[in-house]
Amino acid sequence: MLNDRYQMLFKNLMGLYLSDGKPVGSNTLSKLPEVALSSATVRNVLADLEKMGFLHSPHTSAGRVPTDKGYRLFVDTLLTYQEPSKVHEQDLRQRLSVDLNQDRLLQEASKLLSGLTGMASLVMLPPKTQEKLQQVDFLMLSARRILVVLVFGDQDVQNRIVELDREIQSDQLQKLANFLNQQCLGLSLVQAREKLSSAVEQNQLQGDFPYSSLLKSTDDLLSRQLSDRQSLVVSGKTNLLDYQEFADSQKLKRIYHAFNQQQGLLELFDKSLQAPGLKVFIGSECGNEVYQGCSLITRPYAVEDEVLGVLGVIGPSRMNYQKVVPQVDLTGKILSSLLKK
Amino acid sequence: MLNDRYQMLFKNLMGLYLSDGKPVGSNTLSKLPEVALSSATVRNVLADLEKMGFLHSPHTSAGRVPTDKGYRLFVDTLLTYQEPSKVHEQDLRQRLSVDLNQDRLLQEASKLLSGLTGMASLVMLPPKTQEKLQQVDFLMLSARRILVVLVFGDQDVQNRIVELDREIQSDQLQKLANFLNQQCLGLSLVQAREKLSSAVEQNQLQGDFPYSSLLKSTDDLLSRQLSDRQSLVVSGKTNLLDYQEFADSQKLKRIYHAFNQQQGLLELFDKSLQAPGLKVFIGSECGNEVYQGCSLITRPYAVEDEVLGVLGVIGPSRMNYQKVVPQVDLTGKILSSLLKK
DNA sequence: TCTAGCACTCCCCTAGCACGAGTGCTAAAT
DNA sequence: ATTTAGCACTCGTGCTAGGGGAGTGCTAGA
Repeated sequence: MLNDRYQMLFKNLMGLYLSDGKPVGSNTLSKLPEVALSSATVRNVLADLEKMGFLHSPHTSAGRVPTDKGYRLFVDTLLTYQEPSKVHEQDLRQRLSVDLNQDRLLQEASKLLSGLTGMASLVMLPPKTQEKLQQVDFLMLSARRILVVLVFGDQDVQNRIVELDREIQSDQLQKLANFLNQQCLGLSLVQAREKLSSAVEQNQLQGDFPYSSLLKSTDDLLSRQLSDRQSLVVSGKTNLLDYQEFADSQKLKRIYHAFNQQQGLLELFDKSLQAPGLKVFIGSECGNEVYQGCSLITRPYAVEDEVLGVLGVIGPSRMNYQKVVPQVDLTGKILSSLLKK
Repeated sequence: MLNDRYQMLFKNLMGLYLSDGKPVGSNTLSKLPEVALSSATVRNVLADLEKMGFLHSPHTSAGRVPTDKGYRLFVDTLLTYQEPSKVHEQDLRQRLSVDLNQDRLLQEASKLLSGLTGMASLVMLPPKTQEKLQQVDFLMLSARRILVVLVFGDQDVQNRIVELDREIQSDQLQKLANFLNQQCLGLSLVQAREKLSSAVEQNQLQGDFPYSSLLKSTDDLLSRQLSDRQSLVVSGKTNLLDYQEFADSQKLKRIYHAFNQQQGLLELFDKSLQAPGLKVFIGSECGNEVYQGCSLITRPYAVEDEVLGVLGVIGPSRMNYQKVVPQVDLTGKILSSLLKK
């Protein structure tokens, strides 16, 4: 669609712009050895590229800057990636080979990625709605203090200590645990909650001792598992302070606020969840005007072909895609392989 | 030490400066109804106050600004506080009356405080070194998957799922749990770890089944409880973006970095831990030059006269002490009363 | 002891100007 | 038919000069 010369010039312009951040003019380009054209010729090309919507002049005498569409072109067709070295891969893999539960591991990966790229990194944690309740247990700490333990997935446990208002016998406790396990085992969290409340209503559990606070805690823990966690975790927010794109602290604050709200980003991550492979969202493609001038790179992670979630980085559109894209990809790959176990 | 008129003028100057942030000149002051002095007289006083080190002129014709020493004077002897309303107190108390474990409650209080004050809020969590191990339990999820549970304080539980490389019988598991409870119960975390490792060395536990990975996990959990948590938790960092004192993003980044390192702050919190009541650290008193222009307000929180930790806020020295100080105090008070239970 | 007056200093804003970088257009050269 | 050289033009930037304003210290008089 784009003539060789046009591509070549555009690519060179992007290179200069990405490294300097200043608008690039025809003179600068024509002086490059690989260009070998007069500035006048370059000007004609640049004017065309501007008409096509790939470039933009901040003002009459200020050289050109890529538009979002220009970035899109660059990322889609002109960009070549640097494969990260094996050593680097080994290093990453080792840093993530810590014995952590799933959520912690994901957060660790996010931190690592933000450090690597010097930008903010995001992880969408796997949704827990489909998770099955595996086991309910009551541990007797004393006659009145009971530890309620709920086991869900692989490394996923919720617990809480309950103070009863009168004493309870260990066999009563056992009976309750047995009952709950019988009723709720293998149910999804939502189902388990329904079962629980219907059991209470039908008075199947009305005894002469305080089941109720135990049941309430069980229910609380189920609901906490369902809701009380951010599905989107952000690390390295402070890295964004380094870019003059975000020098305006009000703009930065809006971005941080948008991170907290999660709105908008979740949809993008969902898109990325559907399609395999790496995705780049540029500026307006991020769907929210606060992300103007930002790009988001996402990649799903999976365990044995089942996609669990998405991780990614966000930073100024003027970023080193050549380096960052492979880093995101690699981190996602390593993460997927480590989650396998 | 300071003449009435001097005090009066200084206090008025502080009031104007705190609300406007601009250097205050003799004219502005002399026009205040409560001053009723000519600008020339005011000038003489200001010149004296400057010689004494309470004020400072940014440049020849720019009015005066308080020095750290000036802030100190203001906070120590001139400041009168606005008591927060009962309604407000009720509101706060209610927001914190959620059923959470101790650490979570403290973090919640910190969040609340940062929202209230519009600055960053810090909490020093109670140290866990003195905590006693209350109970060790192994829950059998399947013949090879064991949930290791360690119970510490009131609402403090650590757990992890361990995959064994061969099957284990429930009575073996029971035996191990009994042994550990016998040996380690009521010991401090450090002592418990020692006991554990010596038991392993003395081969008291060498059986024909895989105790070792269970013991290793137990030890891991103990050490995690000891170390793997930030003793200083910060919330509302982004609030600081609103102050032009922190418009320089590099300065802000250094501050955030200092938050992460915790160095310096911990010492101050320790000081506050020793002495009862509220403390204000101003500028250079914060001990680290990155906190230049910042003030830190701290207050210990306690349970039944036993001081557990400290909470506080940090923001620009030019803050509304009249409002913020009582807020910190109140939050600490409420926190202390809620932790009682 | 206070105050009015005055000379002085320094910041800040604006206008003006020259300069440089970059542009579009046109006409000549290849 | 391209490419290039040349030219007029635009616009941001940096520098300088100058006026206005806010504030000061000092002095002399009330």
